[in-house]
Amino acid sequence: MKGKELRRSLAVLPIGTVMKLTSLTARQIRYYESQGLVLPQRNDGNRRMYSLNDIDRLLEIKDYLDDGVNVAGIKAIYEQQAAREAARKAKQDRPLTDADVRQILQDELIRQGGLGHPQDGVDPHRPL
DNA sequence: ATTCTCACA
DNA sequence: TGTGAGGA
Repeated sequence: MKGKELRRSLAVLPIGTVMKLTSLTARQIRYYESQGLVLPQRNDGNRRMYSLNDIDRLLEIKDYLDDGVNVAGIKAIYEQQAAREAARKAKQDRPLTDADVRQILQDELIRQGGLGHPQDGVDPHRPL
């Protein structure tokens, strides 16, 4: 079941297509990249090429923004996610630790409920 | 026609 | 974030 992830990871979409698929302006898309929220590939002509995963990431970013989470907060969330993923592998593969579950629950709470304001970042240790 | 980078009346 | 310049 690996060909699917591979296809979703193939960067074949130019920014123009991404704009239509996400309803975001090229300005916004490039800005989010400058903030490390998405990392599209570049083709020979230095043109950005996006994968389906990038599209999902962009749509997710838009949702977070609508929920009041600022770019810094979203960046923090993805950094935690990467950190937890890394820790998961390094720790061998047990499904999820208690800390992982708490973290996931917290992220869900932040994503749905309207925590986080356009001025402060997201405090990963804010008590539930 | 498209996208890129850079800069700001 | 928008927008226009100047180049590829």
